[in-house]
Amino acid sequence: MRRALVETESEVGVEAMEDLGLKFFLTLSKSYWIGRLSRVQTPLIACLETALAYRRQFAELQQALSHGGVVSCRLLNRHSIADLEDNWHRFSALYIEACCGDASSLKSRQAVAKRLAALVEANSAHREKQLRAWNCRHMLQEERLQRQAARTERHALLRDARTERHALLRDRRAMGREDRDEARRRKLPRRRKLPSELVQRVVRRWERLQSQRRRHEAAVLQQELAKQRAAARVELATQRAAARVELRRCRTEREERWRWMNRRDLTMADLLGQRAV
DNA sequence: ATGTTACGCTAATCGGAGCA
DNA sequence: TGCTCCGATTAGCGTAACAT
Repeated sequence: MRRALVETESEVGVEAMEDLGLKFFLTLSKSYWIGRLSRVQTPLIACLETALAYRRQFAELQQALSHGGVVSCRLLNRHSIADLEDNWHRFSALYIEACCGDASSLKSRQAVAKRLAALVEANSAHREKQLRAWNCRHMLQEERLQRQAARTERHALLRDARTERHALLRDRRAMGREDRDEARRRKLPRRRKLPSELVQRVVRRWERLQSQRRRHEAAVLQQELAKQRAAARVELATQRAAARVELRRCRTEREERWRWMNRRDLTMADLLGQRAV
């Protein structure tokens, strides 16, 4: 544009360019806030450099929402509501400045702000729908993760139970062996046991029983935790079911609308009536 | 009458999500 | 993994409505 202006001016002369009175404006869209079809336009700007300066500032704001150069779809996946709101507020401030300039009356600034607010308000249903869809998607994702976690947990529990059974068997066999040895010794001519042997034996038994009790307590604790987790799963399943119902509802609504809009006997009156709904 | 603003329609592009 | 659909965005063109 800069080059074109300079070249044209050199062709037709400064005076002719002034007579022409070229002016510039920016058309801005902000579909999450004001809808896909709505756009706001800056007033006409006589100076190209001023228009380009505003263009740069608006582009910088938009850049903040972009990723890899292009503003991605599913804004909600990439930015929090707070981020989007912050970006919108900065956009509004810049747009108001572009419309009214720095030294304009409070009244005209308020008028522009009011116009923007009306556009945002008119698009609230669209934003709500997006939020709902976003919620649904995340609930389903959460559900998948939970199912995966539950599977891993079940496997771990089975493994623990096996280890516990093996340990118990080991202990029982050891105690049985000791009893048999004792019985055999009883048949042999009696040998007086050293007190240290007696103490050692009692200590070994006591330690085995202690470890058994500890394992039992741990198992009870595990069961308790498993119960709590099961309760949490039930709760999640309820939420999940609600999300599925909502998702199905959205889908049916969309399909019905599509069918209605694509049926063979669709008339112009239907179309006009539909638009008014 | 002319200038300005708001808005609609259309086409195209791009990345992500969902699905077979 | 490739295909399709969706949503955000840009851009061009046209025009109704409003302002001066």
